Amino acid sequence: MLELPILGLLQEEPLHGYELKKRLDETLGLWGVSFGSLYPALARLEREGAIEAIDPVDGDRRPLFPTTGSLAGEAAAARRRRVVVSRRRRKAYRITSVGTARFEQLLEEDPPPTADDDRAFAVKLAFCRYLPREARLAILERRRTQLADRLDRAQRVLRAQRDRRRPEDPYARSLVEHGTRTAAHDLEWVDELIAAEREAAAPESASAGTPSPGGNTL
Amino acid sequence: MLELPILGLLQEEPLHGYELKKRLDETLGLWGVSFGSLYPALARLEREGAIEAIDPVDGDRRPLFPTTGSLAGEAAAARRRRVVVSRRRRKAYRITSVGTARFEQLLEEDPPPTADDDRAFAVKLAFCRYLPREARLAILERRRTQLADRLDRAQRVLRAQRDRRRPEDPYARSLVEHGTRTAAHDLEWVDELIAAEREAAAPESASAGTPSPGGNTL
DNA sequence: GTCATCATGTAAGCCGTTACATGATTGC
DNA sequence: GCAATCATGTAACGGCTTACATGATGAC
Repeated sequence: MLELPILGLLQEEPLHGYELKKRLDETLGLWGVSFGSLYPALARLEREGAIEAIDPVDGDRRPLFPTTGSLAGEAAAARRRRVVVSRRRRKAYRITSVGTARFEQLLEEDPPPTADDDRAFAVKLAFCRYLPREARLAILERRRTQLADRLDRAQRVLRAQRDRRRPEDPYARSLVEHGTRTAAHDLEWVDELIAAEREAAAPESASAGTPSPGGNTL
Repeated sequence: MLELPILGLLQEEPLHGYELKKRLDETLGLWGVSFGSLYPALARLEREGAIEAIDPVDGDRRPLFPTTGSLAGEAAAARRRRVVVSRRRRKAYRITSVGTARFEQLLEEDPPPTADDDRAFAVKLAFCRYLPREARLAILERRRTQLADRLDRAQRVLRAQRDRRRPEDPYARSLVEHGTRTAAHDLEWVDELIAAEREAAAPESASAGTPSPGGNTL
């Protein structure tokens, strides 16, 4: 579950673990990633050859500005201290071609439905800009199917609840009703995304044109 | 994660594993539970004394009607076969007082935020009818806080996205926007639940009355 | 010199998944 | 008799969590 967002973030630029965690926490913002899962994941990816550690070269030395304190003073102080070697413990990772392949595979594969389909889709959407339009559409279509199924099931459960003569629990009832609304809402959203994607694929206003066969990466 | 819904379903009546799975799959309908997690969970609960196996007594023998075939013919066939002992391998579980205590503890405890807060809340709501009103309100209030936080964070991320001069990825953008709407929507829903709960607690139309101190179980 | 933060890792444990093994019951 | 369904389990594996260990850097 972590591999995809890690590879996704490394797509832009090499990063080290600590920074990676911060970005995962905020950008993907919904769930806290722990170091205890991040570092093993990085080790795994490195073992597989999907990423490689680059040694902290010159330019890496002070990428973060101190949050307080005068810059000039800081620079002077740095000059006074043993100047050059610093931050050597940081291990930045760069994605390899193997990693890019793996990244695309993870984005495009259709895993068996699981408890966190929603999160999985969110992560995919967050990085699907790196895919060609067709692959992106495939992801969206699959999500559409998924949501349509969910809506269907929710509506059936709703009907079943109504038909039961049972005293009927208002909480379970409200839960299913809200679930139904949410599924419908999500479905609309995905439909909009799909429509936008199709629109972008065929910008000519022709109504019956063949769909553009293009597969450009945005 | 499975313990709560298992204990919740057993609150109503004793059930055996297979039947439990079916109900978990459909009633809690969103995610497929596997036997490989269900049976170990049952074993765990039994070890802890939260549930106990009851031997398949008389009444248990044919609780399910055959889906096809004539009932009379079926009964006759049963009489022809060695009549009495049947279905003996079924192991139904009954909840104990320990189990009920555990159930309430699971419902009321406030676990550290995790990836499946949403699911956890859904499960709680599905069974909160067994709680006194106050405890139910506590659950709802906690969920409210959670959602308010989420909305807040989503809105901050949204603002951050707007402020960035970056070319801005439309997919990540849409993801956060939709997340914001969903959080707001969920928040409204919980607010309605809270209002309904308060209403039910103080049915007198007095505007400044002291809140009813009652703790009745529905 | 000390505290907060940055930074990387390991270990134990939990719980879920898939796949496998087993066997009874019932319809046809 | 054979297949489908009912029914209960075990084993291997994976991955995430918490807690722990370690140490550098920089602000004051």
